[in-house]
Amino acid sequence: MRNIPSYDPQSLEAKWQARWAERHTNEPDLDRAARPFYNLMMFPYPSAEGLHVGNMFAFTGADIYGRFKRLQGYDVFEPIGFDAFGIHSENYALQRGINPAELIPQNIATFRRQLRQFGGMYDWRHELSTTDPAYYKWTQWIFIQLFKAGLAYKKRAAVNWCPKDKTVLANEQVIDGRCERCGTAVEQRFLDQWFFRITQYAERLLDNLGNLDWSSSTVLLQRNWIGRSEGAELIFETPSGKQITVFTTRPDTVFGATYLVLAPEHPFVEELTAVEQRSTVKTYQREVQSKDIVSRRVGDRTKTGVFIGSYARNPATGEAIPIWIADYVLMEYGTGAIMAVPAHDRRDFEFATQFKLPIRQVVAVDGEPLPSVSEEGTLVNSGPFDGVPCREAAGKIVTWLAARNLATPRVQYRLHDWCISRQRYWGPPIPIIYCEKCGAVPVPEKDLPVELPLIEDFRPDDTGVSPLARHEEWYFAKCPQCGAQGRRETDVSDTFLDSAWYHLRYPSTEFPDRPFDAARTKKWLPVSSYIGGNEHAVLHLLYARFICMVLSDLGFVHFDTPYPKFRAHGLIVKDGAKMSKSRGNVVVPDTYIQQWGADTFRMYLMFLGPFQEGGDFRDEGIVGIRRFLEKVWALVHERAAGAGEGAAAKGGNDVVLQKLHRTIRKVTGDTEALQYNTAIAAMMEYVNELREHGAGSTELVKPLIVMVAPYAPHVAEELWEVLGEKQSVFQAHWPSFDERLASAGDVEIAVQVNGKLRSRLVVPRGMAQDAVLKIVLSDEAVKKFVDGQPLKKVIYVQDRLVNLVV
RNA sequence: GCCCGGGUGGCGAAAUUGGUAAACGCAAGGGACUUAAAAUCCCUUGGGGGCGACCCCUUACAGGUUCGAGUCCUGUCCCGGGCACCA
Repeated sequence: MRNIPSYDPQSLEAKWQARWAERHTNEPDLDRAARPFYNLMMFPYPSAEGLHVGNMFAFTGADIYGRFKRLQGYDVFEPIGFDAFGIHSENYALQRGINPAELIPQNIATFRRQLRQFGGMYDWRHELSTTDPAYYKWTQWIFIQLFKAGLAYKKRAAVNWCPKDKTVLANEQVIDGRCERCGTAVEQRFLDQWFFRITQYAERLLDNLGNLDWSSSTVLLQRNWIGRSEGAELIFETPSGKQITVFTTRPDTVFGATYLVLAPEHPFVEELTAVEQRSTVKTYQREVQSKDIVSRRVGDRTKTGVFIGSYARNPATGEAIPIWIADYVLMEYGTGAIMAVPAHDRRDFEFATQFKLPIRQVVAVDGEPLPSVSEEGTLVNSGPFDGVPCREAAGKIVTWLAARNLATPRVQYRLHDWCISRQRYWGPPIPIIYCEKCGAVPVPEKDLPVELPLIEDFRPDDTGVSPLARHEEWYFAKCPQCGAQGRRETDVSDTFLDSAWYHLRYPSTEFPDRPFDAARTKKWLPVSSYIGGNEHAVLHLLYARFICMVLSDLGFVHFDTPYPKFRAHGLIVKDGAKMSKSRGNVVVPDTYIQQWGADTFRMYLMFLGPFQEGGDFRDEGIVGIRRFLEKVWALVHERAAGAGEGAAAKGGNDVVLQKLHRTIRKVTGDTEALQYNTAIAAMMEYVNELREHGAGSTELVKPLIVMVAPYAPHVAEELWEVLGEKQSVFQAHWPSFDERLASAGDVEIAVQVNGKLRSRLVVPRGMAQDAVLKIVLSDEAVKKFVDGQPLKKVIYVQDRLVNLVV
């Protein structure tokens, strides 16, 4: 046995990372690329803990895909950046007592080092950070475009307020009534807030989902989030002539509406309250307002409410029904008022039972007790509509009431407008100046960016006003319209606005005078492949689609979908729980990379299980991948040293060649589908085959190195060089397979009698039924079970099995 | 409560979408090499029965469809995720 150099990942990986940088290997020509492929992965938030295994799992999966596409001949642009604004960073800075402007660059430096070390194919010329004024200038510009288009507006609203982070949260950031970041119970506050009119796009955002090549789980999450309900608005009139509009998905049950419930904040409440009920109503309203959102929505759901002392007419029955207010009716959904049908709605039933309100059954369903909510029944106690099936009745009743202008068909969405204000420091200031005379005036484009000043006391307080308001030199500004003394908007915008357009910036980072260059955008967008976590299914991914639609409508981009293809990767957890610093279960990749090398660790993470499913992190099997790479290493070096040439004598070349082509077929398909675990298994099988038969020619090894390259890029480069190649392995072509060779050779097929496995048979692939049957029938084991009986049926599946039914 | 996933050896997992269940890897046991260890290589490894070529059982559980079911259908039980007084 000849000496071969030992595999030393540390020096080898450093060597190739340096060479990639020197030779600009990962920097496509963005202007002249012939086959542009924009490979995007969700950019990280640069936490102080550095990159954890979960990040690395995601980035590796995306990087493999990019490298694979590159080997298939695409000009792959794989950028990376940092989503560095936001509460998370700011809180950490507060805790450390250091300004985030100082702290974040340190975190980014750590991330940069780690991202280089793991071997991502990043084009570092186009790195970006959302905290860079050259970036957020354009985030502010986008805000102004929405403002000008009437899609950004300010209103006083009940908002989610986190008392610990001292800021407003979007609905999407409230999980089980608690702050997504810190877990504190969220309170209800009334503040002036900036909103984006995403609800105006609800229908398009929903319809558009059908055109996307996205992971189905992500589509489903978004569909549920947008929450479309079909129904009708019905009008209940009071004796004073006030029209109360309710939204219902079950207009067919209107004959069973025995009372109305308004949200306590409903604007009609004051006017409709009878004199003798005023103090009761006021007390109840105050009670509800002081409740935090957790107990109103999540906690104890015992029904509360009060009768306001007046009545409205049921449009179907004409009878006067009492009006109540109760906090189970929400002002934010529908019209803030409902018709209560206690016989057929669980909540109304509870309420009616508690307050002894009448319950009238109007739907009869066989065998179902009250309160049945089924739409399968037929109407009863419903005047002219008795006996009509529910589904049919809904439309008929709406038409009947519409004739008297008491009903309108209506589609309702669960989606709310996007609240983008944050009363915090660490974000892009919202570029608005308030003027006594002119009102809210956008900062002119030439004055952008409105830079975030470096201030000492960035600590938020309980006032609901951003710390920026405490800085007069920044706070006061001239009105851009009339020149009078004005004051700046002190809120900053939500981080999700930063990340809603970053894919547009990457190809255009070198242009200071435009958010995205027209030619570059035309060439590279929309994104070819996007990979990220499903935790962003309803946040980032929805906002990015919305912003893209707006920019498209305003004529700034030529497409309305930023990510036509998206794949959600699975989550890597530790001991069944999400990795987090507070749980103390964060696994840091650095130690593994030091011990095993980036190649082994990358491949190991991909071999753990299906990329799109994720799983529990453990490190027991990592040595298996190392052994695999060592075997490939040895194969190449032996070949390069001239050994193994005599292997053809073992007569395995044909078999190996056929296996090679099957392997190429398998690895190509699996890599394209992000089924990296099975692709790796196929390569292992091939290596085992090579070792068993002894590969004669380097032609049997070269395609293997190319297939390994996306997974373990450093060692692949090294071995490619050992094989005498002068250029990077990423200049090579992904191997193609010959279907004839892939389906040549022998296979073992199963022989069943009456569906039970009785024998196995080795035959050439593609053998005809007759020929197989002939062999099978002479098989002793089979004869025994057929036992001379006539064959009733023969089932033959080529290359798989034959089943004799007797 | 509603909507999605998922339940396969000691472990991570495969299974051409209805066709040989457990590929690939880890761990374990046995052997070779070695003064020894590590590394490496070879063999065994779902359960049960038989001296034996072989036979029976096995994909959470109970049924069903089919020549044939991990895969499809019905019901049940667990685990994970999303939504949730959304009218």
